[in-house]
Amino acid sequence: MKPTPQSAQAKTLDRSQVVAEALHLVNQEGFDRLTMRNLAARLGVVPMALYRHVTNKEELIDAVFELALSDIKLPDPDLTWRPGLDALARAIRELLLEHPPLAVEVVGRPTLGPASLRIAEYGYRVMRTSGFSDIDTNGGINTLVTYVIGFTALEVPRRHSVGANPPPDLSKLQSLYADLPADQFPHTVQLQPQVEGLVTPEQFDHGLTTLLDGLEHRLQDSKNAASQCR
Amino acid sequence: MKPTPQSAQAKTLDRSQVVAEALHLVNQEGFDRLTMRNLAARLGVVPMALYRHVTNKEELIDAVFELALSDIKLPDPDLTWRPGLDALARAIRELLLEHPPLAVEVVGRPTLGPASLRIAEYGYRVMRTSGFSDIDTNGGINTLVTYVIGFTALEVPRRHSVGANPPPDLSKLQSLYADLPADQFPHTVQLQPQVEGLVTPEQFDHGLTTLLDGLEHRLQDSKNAASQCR
DNA sequence: ACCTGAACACCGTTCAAGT
DNA sequence: ACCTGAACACCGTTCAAGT
Repeated sequence: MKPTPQSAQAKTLDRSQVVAEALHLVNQEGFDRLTMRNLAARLGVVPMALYRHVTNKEELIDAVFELALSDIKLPDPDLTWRPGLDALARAIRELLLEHPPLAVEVVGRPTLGPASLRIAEYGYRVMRTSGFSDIDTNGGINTLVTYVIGFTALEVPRRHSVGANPPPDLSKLQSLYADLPADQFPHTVQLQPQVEGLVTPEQFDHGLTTLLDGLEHRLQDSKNAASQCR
Repeated sequence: MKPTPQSAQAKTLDRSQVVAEALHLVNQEGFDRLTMRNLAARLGVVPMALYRHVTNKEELIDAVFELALSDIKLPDPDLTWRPGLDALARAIRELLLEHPPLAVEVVGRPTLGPASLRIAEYGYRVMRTSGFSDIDTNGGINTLVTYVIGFTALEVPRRHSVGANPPPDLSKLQSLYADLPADQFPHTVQLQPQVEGLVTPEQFDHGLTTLLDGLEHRLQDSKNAASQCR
């Protein structure tokens, strides 16, 4: 009996194995340890074997992002806009923190795969069904996603050590603030107790609340404008 | 007469030349074309000559960032908080857009040099002297800077082609939206006219206004709380 | 004091060859 | 159909040597 294409040759490499192993590698060793040669070694195979399943390194990286992002747990689609966007923002941040090296690298890499589209679609849904205009919806999701990605990308290198990168060295940071000339940086010096815990979950909440407050203000404005036209 | 250290040997390499040439290289050829070998060639020197002025590539990159950031034009320090932060945000964005490859790379790289400190100090100043609490000031500047850097970093690869990277390919993007299954992505499809001009200056304004509105809300709240205590 | 040359341990990828 | 080996054109950096 002839073996069917899927069932036979359990020993052979397969694209999803390659991508999954690449994601593990990135999380364990850091983004710049993701080399074709290193990945091949982990799969017990010669470097060139990978090129049977992936056209080049760039495509492999895209696939790694898509795999990681597809794991996101989107909130209940029937939430109203404010709890919905709040939960969405936290879900994105949580996902990124599970893959610190990707959190940094995702900026500057336009990821337009299905996973990203599903995330945006969720945001569009809760805003539009809550009465936001199309312009405010597009702008709002854009701002929200930018904030979450930006915040997390700036947070990660300051908290976790990514790959072989330097440890957080909080003491060095403190002495930097201590040595600051108070005449040139009076406010920075006086704010030191606030600034020291440079990136905290509370600051994420603070910014997110500020942002949602701003959106609420926008929603009120357009409602007022609508009722005045009546 | 013995030549003084600064005046003599005009032919010799000097650290500021190395860093300046590195910045030019990055802007002309892209961030990943910044290699010690490539830089050395542009300076008409052998690669190892650079290590006399810079301890390694990492330090060189830090110096390149510091040089670029030190060019920022800070707004009038006597502005009140809202015009001050608005102008600060635009100044940061403008500077980053002058160095597209750096705009992308600055995320995930904690830049704590004098230039960054001056930027933060300006923001702290206008907020505190306008009555914001220390917590709101720290959170506010953090959020603002995060938004500006995040937005610009996401914007650049979609507008300019950075180094040898792919051109913007707007047509590909449009066909991607055209092929989207309308039952799975109803809102994304309906928003297509908004989403298409994916990252625009208007969207930057939209997000910035939202953010400043949120901060204004916060300032009102703390003022109300203060007057109630009286 | 500053620059050089050769070398080491790495990269991604091409190409012709094996099974 | 899938994997291999050798090779090419690159990296950052060390080390001993030149002037």
